[in-house]
Amino acid sequence: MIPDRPLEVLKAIVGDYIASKEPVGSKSLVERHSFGVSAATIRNDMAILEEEELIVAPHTSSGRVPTDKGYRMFVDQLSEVKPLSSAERAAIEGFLSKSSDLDETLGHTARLLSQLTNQVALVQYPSLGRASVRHIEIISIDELRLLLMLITDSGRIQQHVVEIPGGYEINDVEKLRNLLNESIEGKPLSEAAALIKGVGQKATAKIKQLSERVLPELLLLVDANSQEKILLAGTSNLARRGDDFPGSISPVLEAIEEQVVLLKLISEMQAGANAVSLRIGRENTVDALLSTSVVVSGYENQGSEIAKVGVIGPTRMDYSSNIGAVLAVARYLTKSLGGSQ
Amino acid sequence: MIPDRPLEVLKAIVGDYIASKEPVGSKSLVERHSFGVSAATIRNDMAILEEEELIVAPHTSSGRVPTDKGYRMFVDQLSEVKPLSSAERAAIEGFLSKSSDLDETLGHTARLLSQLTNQVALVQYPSLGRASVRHIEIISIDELRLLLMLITDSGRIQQHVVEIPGGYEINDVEKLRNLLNESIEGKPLSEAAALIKGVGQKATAKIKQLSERVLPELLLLVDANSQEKILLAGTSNLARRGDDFPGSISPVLEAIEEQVVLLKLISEMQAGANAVSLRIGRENTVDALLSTSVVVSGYENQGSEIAKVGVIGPTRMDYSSNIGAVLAVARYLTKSLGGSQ
DNA sequence: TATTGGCACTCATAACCAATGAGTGCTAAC
DNA sequence: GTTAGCACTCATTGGTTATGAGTGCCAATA
Repeated sequence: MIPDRPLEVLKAIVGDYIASKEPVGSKSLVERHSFGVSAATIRNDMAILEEEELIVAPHTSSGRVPTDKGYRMFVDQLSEVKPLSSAERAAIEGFLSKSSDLDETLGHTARLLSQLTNQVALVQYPSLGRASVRHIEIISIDELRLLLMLITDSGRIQQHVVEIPGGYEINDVEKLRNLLNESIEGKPLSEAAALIKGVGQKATAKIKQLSERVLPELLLLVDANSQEKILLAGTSNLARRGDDFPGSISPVLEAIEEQVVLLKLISEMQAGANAVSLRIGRENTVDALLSTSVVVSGYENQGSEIAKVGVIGPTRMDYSSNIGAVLAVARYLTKSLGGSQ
Repeated sequence: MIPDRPLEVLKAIVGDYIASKEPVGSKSLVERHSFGVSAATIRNDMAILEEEELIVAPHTSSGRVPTDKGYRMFVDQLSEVKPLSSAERAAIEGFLSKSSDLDETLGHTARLLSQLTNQVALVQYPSLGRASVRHIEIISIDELRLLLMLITDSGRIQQHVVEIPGGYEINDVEKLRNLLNESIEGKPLSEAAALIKGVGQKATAKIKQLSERVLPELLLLVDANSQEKILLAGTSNLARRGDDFPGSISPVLEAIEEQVVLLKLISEMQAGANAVSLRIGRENTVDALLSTSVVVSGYENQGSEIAKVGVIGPTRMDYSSNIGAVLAVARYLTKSLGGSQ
């Protein structure tokens, strides 16, 4: 359908536009690239691209700018993933090897990725959906309160303080804990709710009162929905790119800070390990983000669970590099968390 | 030294400037306030204020703007803390009562405060410095790894995965855990390091190998410095106030995101519960923050520990309201965490 | 048929200029 | 100590005019 040279021209336009932040015209194109044809010919090619809605002219007589569709074609067919430099790879390795705690690892990852790409980085906590229960712990705080802890094999810990109005006996707590762990330890979270209720049935009269306070709270902890969480880093990178956004960046920042929105967005994006998924501009369902692009990849955490890591920035971003960085970081993250592959 | 009316004029200037974002002149001043004197007289007063460096004129012939020193005088001597509306108080109460988990509570607090003030809110995690150890837990992950947990009475949980190259026996783990808890549970963190080393001495040959792997990691968890942490919310509020900053907001955002900088800053600020401390403009030692003001108050967490909560925004902020909001939120936070008072 | 040089046209941007007006400092009178 | 009056400053606004990068189109060329 579209001949070769026009596509090359599109590639050049995207490249130049990303570099210069200025709409690019036919003349500067022939100067910077050796197409072996004249500017007029390039103009004809550009007419084709415009026809296909791959580029537009901001105003009648000015250079062209890629459309979302243009970027899409660029990443899908014209660009290649740019591998990281060995220095960058070394940085990742050094950075991630330092932390063995999940919180710490994810925090480091977010910072690292934002520095690598100069974009806002996001890291989704491993969803509890497919995780299983490693351990349930109940710890005495004082006469009236217990600390409830749910530890999953993804390394994530949920905690909740629960009040026992009438007080409790330490033996009962022990008993309840053992009961819980016996029936739930090692089981997938998806089954946990049912199992917890089962424990409620089995509970002897003695610990009935206690379990009636504790189990509902435990159910809350299990509820996977409330557990979704995203880490952000490098928000200031957005501000630095302020001119890339029409109007103000503040709605963009708002949308990003609104975890629910971001979670919905990235949950719609299918990306396994070793693969990226991206949304360009209007492909994002969120209004505030229609001049941003999102690049995510999946990472694995101890087996089959998957969560996402990526960056978000203006549509005019360096896709090749960013995709490379996201892929690499996701890969190292998987490795450092002991995922498969 | 400075007579009364000029001070009233300063108060009016600060008020008007905060409201209008425009330098305020003598004429508009007499219009909006009933000083009972003419504009010329006000001009004379303004000359005094300028002499004292409490206000400046951005350019030769324009209204005046408060200096940092002017704001300082305003908050110290002229303004009164504006109490929250009952609706706002209800909002706080409703918001904070919902969460009993420390992470959740602090997260909610940050969001709440940022919404209340329309500024960037910050919440410091209770420093582990004065906390004491509630419990030490060691949980088996797999044949070669253990999950180490340190739970403080501030409700904070530190965790770390530790590898045991040669594997371990579950009985030994049990033994070590009991040993640790017997000697450390309830003790202040400041003594924990010494006590942990003591356990190392007492350890029998059988669990020697295990303890040699575990105890150093535990020491790391205890190290209070690495535990300092700050939560931010409402970064987009800064962006919305973009015009309040000379040049770009991005260095400001950068500085704020740099936890170390922020921590240093607020640690220099002395603020007990029920009191605020504030830094205005150049009073901040951090370059990037010299056109911002920081308002913090202390909150207490289950007794004597103290950490800070506050907001950061442009020097031109509504001090009365923000101080009121910070104070109120700190108070509710203390209450909701079961601190004294 | 694809390419090219030429040319008239468009339009954002910058530069210059004058008018406006809010605000000042100063002085002399009250 | 206060005030009215006045000359002066200077950011802001609006209008007018180059400037120039870039375009679309056409006729000529390979």
